[in-house]
Amino acid sequence: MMELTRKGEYAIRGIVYLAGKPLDKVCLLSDIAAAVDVPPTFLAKIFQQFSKIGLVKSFRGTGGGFMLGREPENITLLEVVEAVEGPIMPNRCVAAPTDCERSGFCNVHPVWRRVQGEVRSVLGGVTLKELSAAK
Amino acid sequence: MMELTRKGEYAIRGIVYLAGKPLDKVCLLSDIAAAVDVPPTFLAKIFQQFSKIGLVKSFRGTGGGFMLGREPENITLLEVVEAVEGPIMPNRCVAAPTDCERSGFCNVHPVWRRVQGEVRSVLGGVTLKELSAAK
DNA sequence: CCAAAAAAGACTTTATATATCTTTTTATGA
DNA sequence: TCATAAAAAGATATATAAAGTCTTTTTTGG
Ligand code: SF4
Ligand code: SF4
Repeated sequence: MMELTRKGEYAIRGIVYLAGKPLDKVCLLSDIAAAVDVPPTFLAKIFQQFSKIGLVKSFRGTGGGFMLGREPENITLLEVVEAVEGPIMPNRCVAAPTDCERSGFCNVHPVWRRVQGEVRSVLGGVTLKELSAAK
Repeated sequence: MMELTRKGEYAIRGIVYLAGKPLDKVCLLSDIAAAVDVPPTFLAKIFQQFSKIGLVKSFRGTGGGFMLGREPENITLLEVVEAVEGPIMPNRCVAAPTDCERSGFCNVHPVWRRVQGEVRSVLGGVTLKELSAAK
């Protein structure tokens, strides 16, 4: 339970790398993948998703590549993680309480809602700017 | 990411049911499974695990069944979840930082440690006694 | 038009989740 | 002591999701 997938891990590595570059710098996928040690074909898929929702901008053809879609101080880790993993969802009843007919009298249900809230709060409090900053 | 498995969900349902019974009452697996709407064979596997670590006590043969291993106010949801799902681990580097050679300079790493801490804190703050109490 | 690069889609492989079934062991009590 | 009840143990099956690769297509700059 509760474990980030490789896809999620790779996504974060890739987008944090972009966040560390100037906003107008176009980066080659192959360079990014090599720098953050991720299979290039896999990262390609991830960035395609990100491109659709504007998290990154992509440019095709010669001289093409990727750059961050917005200022890194305006993108939270929560946004990145949910984009690639789906909503933070400790238990399915958090999304769809009606799916479980026990949710009406279940004392566990609210606990999962709290867990969701805490996780979202931590991830939502961290921006790509902070993550890309050198220590 | 972050989703409890059926096994985890079933485990909680089963043990919370036990927590709602007197500590000396032996419950039939088939009764528990029916009451909490879980496949009996699956619940059997889960309770076998729990029995080994003392979370529940089991009795074989005629008149056998299960009861809670300790007072419900001394068992936290965290203990139950970790028993069945393994340690709360938002990212693998939290368990084994040395596995990732980036952990030395990674700014994301400490975020996952915070997530782990928050989740453990929420789950650790809830006992089976509270969960079994009628609303 | 050519070459570079991302987009899109199909496909493979591997691992994990979700069970079920059969056999064995243990305990009770008639 | 024998029949029966019940859990333990182990094997097996199926489905789903994760992880990764490959091929073809589209876009763009020069
Ligand atoms: S029993 Fe409670 S915790 Fe489990 S799925 Fe239903 S509402 Fe959620
Ligand atoms: S890159 Fe950072 S967050 Fe990702 S696994 Fe390594 S240490 Fe953990």
